[in-house]
Amino acid sequence: MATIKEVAKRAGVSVGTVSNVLRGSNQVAANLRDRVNHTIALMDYHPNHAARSLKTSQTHLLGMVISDLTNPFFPQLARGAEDAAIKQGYLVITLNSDDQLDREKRILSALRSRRVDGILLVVAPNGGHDAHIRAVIASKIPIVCLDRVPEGIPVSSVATDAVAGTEMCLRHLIALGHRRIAMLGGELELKTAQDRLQGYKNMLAEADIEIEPGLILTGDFRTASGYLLTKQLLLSGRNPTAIFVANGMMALGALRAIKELGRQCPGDIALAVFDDVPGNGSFFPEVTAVVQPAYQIGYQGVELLLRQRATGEPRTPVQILLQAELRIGESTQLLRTSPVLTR
Amino acid sequence: MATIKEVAKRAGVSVGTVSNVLRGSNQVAANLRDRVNHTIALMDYHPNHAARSLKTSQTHLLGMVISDLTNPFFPQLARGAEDAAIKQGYLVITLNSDDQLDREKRILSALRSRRVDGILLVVAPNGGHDAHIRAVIASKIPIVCLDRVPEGIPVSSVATDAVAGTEMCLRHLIALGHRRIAMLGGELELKTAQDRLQGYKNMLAEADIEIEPGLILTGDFRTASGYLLTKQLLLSGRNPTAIFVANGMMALGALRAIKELGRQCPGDIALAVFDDVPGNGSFFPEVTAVVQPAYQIGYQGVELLLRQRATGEPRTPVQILLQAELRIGESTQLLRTSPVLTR
DNA sequence: TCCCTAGAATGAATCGATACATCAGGTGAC
DNA sequence: GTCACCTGATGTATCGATTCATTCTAGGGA
Repeated sequence: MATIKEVAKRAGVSVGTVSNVLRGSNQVAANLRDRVNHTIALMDYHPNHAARSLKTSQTHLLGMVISDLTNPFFPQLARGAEDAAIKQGYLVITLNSDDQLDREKRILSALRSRRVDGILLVVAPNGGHDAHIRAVIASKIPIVCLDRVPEGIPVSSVATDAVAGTEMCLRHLIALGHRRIAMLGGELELKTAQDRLQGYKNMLAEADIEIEPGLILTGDFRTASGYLLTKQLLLSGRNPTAIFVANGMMALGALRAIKELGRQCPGDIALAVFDDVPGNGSFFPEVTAVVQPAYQIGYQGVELLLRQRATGEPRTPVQILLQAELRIGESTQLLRTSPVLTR
Repeated sequence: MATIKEVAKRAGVSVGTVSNVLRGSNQVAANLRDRVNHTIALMDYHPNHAARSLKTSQTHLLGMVISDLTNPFFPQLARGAEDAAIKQGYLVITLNSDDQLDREKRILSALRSRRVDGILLVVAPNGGHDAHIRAVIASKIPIVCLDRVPEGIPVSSVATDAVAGTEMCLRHLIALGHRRIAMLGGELELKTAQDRLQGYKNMLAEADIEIEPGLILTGDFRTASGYLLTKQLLLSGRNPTAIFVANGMMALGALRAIKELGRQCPGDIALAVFDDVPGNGSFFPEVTAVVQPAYQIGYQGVELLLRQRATGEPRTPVQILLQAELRIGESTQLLRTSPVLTR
């Protein structure tokens, strides 16, 4: 592949001049500029980014660590990040940690070797083992956490206001007359899971509903756990009239379990979810969901990251909380008149 | 960030020795190796990948151009590619073209500047404007096309056998007694769309069913077009008893349209899809779908790419066709006894 | 005519790693 | 004791772009 030296020779100018043309410097006469540009097109020259990076110590690369791309929350996040990055001349390299700590470590190490200009991180549950994240911060690489806000680490973040979102959803269920509302949560190591549980407890308390520990089940945000917990719940004899599920993947499992047990949703049991559900709106029932601004989280995450990079490390990390939207579907609509709910 | 020179000085050895330790050369005495490794850990040293790339002219980076990550076919493909790449020490940088030709061009140009070691490409419809792809081939960058096999370009590819998959699905519909089967296709510029249409025509011919042009509608593989075409179809008075939809996104639109018009699926109309549908299996109805080995396409694409890279450009491109699987759901199950179908 | 200056073009040092030629030092054979 | 040999460590040229100090050129003013 052609180098800047070859282009310079062919165009009959110095490498410095070619470089000036590339950088759009106005210190180049128009005729030379045209000649150089013509030669570049002719030779199909593409500047070697590695060489440029080495010299300028900027890669114009961002690293993004997510949990799993096949959870549809993340593609949207990734698109937001990509769009914001490209707008400012950056590319994003996305890697899946599958919520495994050792994968996260290896990925961060690889990204540091690549000298990415910044890192967007959806942290994996780590049980307090966050030295690798602190090492990133110590090395002055700008980092912004997305979706999940890690505790005890001074780092900027962009996330959904999960407490408020959950409260909004529970308020809806309670207004419909539900009092026996089960909760399928995620791993409580994650702040997002804690927040959703907190919102749930807040609203039950506000409505004077006693919290029944047996109605609170904890999973891991994956479809399989939603399925298992729902079966367990429905066969437990605790008879909830509604289930609040902590994310979309678990909701898929919950729906499948309800279907398999021959129960009707919303006829027998109402369902509401934090997070959107894949395919929602095209099937029956459309599920009532707290829809997160996933694209915005990615987009604003990149903007925050690049802003921090431009202005140097900020003294105090910034926490951005975005509001979710409650989209009411069929899965909670028919229950106002359900006899089960009469007190 | 620390450099190899600083590590060398601190460890009291030459840079060459540090480099040898990094590369795992056995030309280093054990005591020195340990000392160097200790220093590396101590200084949290991460080799500068740009410098390494510059010298070795290998980036260990692959570029992947897909159409849209929010179509759930692509995350699976991306995961497959990522897993295969990481196994061989490569990272993948994924970019969305949104099926727009100018975006595809810009992306390919950026990837060439990054000196990626290979490119995985899901081509956008281009109406014959493929000079930018030929330029990649001419520049000796290994390239493998995924999912969509471009015509008239000598390039390797990994894709689903769409004709066979479609035939399998249509055979199922016909066996259920359907004869008025509508087809919602994708843009016919794409080989994938052509193949699916071809499979449809093949099976109708085989079953001696006359092809009715009014039952063949052409969209663009997006949800909105599935929605609009289905409404158009159902209000056209052509009374199909089944619809075959060419991809999952369009199927979501089709389902929504059926629902909005108050029709029952499968009661009033059967539905079968090429490609999986988001959320399928958790809602009603579970849709009969030709499920593509998306993960495998990505995985094998990377393997093929790296194999070609290792052995030098192959003289003749390789075309790999993977078989799809027919997963029968409720959307086509109840029709055997439907009165509409009696001849 | 000559000098000065501003603007335009040049060219070499540099970024951080690799890889190879070179060198040092120890060992064994004669 | 000398020399050849081998292993292990070293030093440096190199990759391709940037950047800035330097050089060149042309034109205007005295």
